Amino acid sequence: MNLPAAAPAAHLLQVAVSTPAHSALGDLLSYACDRPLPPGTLVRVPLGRREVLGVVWDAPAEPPPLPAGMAPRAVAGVLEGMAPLDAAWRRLVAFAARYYQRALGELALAALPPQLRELTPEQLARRMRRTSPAFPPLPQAGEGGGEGCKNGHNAQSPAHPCPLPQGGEGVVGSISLSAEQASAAAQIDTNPGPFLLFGSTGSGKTEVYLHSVQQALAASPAAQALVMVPEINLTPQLEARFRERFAPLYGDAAVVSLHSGMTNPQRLKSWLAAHAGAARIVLGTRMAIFASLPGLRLIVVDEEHDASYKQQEGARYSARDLALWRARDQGAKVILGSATPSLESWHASDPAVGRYQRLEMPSRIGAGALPRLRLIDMGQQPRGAIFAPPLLAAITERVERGEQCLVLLNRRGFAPVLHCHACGWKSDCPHCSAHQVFHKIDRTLRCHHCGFAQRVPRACPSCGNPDIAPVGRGTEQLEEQLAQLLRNVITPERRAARVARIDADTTKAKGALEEQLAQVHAGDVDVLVGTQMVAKGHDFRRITLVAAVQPDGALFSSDFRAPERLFALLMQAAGRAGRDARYVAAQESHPEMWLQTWHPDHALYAALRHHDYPAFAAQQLAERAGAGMPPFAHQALVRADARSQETAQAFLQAAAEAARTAALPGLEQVFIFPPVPLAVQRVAGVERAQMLLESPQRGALQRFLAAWQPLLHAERARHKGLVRWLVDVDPQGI
DNA sequence: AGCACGCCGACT
DNA sequence: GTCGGCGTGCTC
Repeated sequence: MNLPAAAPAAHLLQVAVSTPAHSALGDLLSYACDRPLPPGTLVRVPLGRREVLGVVWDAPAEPPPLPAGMAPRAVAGVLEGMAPLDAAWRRLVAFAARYYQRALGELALAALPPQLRELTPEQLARRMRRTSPAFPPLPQAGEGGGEGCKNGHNAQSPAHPCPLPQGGEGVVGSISLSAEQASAAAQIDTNPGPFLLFGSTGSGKTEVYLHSVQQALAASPAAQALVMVPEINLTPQLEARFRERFAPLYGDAAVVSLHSGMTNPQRLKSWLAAHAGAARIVLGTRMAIFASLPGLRLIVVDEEHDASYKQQEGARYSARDLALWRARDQGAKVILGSATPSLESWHASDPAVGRYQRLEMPSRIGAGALPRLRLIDMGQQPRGAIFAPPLLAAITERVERGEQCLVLLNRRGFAPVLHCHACGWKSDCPHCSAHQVFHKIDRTLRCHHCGFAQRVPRACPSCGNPDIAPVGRGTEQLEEQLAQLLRNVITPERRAARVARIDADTTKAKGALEEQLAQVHAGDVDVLVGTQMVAKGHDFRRITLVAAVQPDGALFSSDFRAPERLFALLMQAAGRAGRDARYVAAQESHPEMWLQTWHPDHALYAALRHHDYPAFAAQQLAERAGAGMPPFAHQALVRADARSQETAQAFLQAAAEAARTAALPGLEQVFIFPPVPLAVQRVAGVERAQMLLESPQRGALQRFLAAWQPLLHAERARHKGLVRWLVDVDPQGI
């Protein structure tokens, strides 16, 4: 189909293609083309025997030498009809690749919607003609000499309702803000940020987001806003809220979503709409941070403390951190919102540090008082009971009054392990250093790490003893026991109490979560048992009691971030209770949060009792400062997976020694810890080890990692049995 | 990462 | 005799 490669190739292009992270290939590959193409153009290029999607990249000042005797191959096709990806997008991708130690091409291609990789130029052209004749590509600000500006600057089309009342004031459709909200909004309107919006659950952060988005969009007809939430589950309700507000102003097409729950065609459509500027508001999960947004004016990162913003495979980027970088780079504002900010953000917004502007909204609007904390000292309770008698009594009482309760336990299944008392056998996973969890509902043992499942044995596989017993509890067991314990409890509607469970097992099917939530909202459920997934973001108006059955685990965890996560989870869970002030008032019952603990005097619970995040954060930050941990130090993790633990550790050890021998730049400010096995040492038959790097200077750590990359790559060949290695910059947990 | 080539076991 | 196992090597 194509002419022989070499002939008229007048122009040499640098193209980013999805080369694997640590392959010997350079970041950019050279291709020939019969005409110049501006950076950001999507092209299809031959690579080995296949043809792949690539992005034309900015040519470096000095052209990189091609391997000897190798002629550049010709570009196979140009995806025309789409404006080139702008310089800001390319800067973001290049920064992320550098910062997270990945190949540029890998990151660039991962940042594009998957379907784009399969489209031929003709298919794309057809799609562009079909879906968006009304939206020509936006003029690209700051883009020297590219094409695509012929349409002039008045890209407003009839299909694109006129956004603005003249003069910018008189905002349509806005709702009146409380004094706190108005004050925060005014700060955001008038200051550059970045902002940390510290608002308790129910303080109405979303209203502030809506206001700020509206302000940002009013600035120009091309202005765009990006709003991120941690989980897919939370996007529908957010989308409804934004659609309701902005569809009347800018049309229905102005609000789009971007998350991995969408089909590939849906994602491509949203992505193209954002790229073309037709979408003014993009709502999404962490992946949305890489959306092409030529008119970006504002980024909102809701629940910014949430660990889901950190990608955990491939390029391990933090969408929250990239949001800050991108906003600064593109001259946009950024709002981080949380009731329990990450300690990093809290520290940065300390007036003495002053990197972010902290905005506080302590009041709960129309959401009643925060729940009272009830700590049950399990040392004082009858042994072995899942539910301490006072908690059971409280749940019973609430259900009898027609109120709902939420019981949290962070463990799926019936019991975390089966045990034979005769010989000591335990239901260990044959492939992992972990127990297989007992799922009573389908009589299986399942490993939560590798997914290996088998039927529950009828007798001990080791000694034949028929009496093997579950040890510990999961949500399944909680559900079963509660149903039993509440079997004689009657609701005001004169029916038996109902217990339901929501966790990853009950919500596997598409739409299952929505259906179950609807049942709770309809009042069909009196007690809801669930894992942390129910604690996040969902509004349960009639829940007046939240109980955490076994929260202690995180108090003494080896992961220094565990207390922070526990505090956030419990605060968030507490926020589920008593959100409807009228309802609570009518019932004359004060919302409560119950914790069953062996450590009732722990400082974390004391802070929780007063809903005092600042006190908790101050205590944690003092500890972190003393121990030289983030945010007072910067970390990276190198992980090695191998057939044997020795190989994994030997590789890491050798890599560390190579770095010392070579006296790599930055090393004098980087401390390399000895390699250790991961907490779950073996998964799916692969042994895993890791090595922590720490530095007081982010820059030193970055310089070191960049220089280290080739040594790691070289070391790999010397270690037979090494499966893979990876670098995790700013790791979430260690 | 793909996708080859490459050299050794049980099957239409 | 081939189909296919996944070990090593290359891709502008």
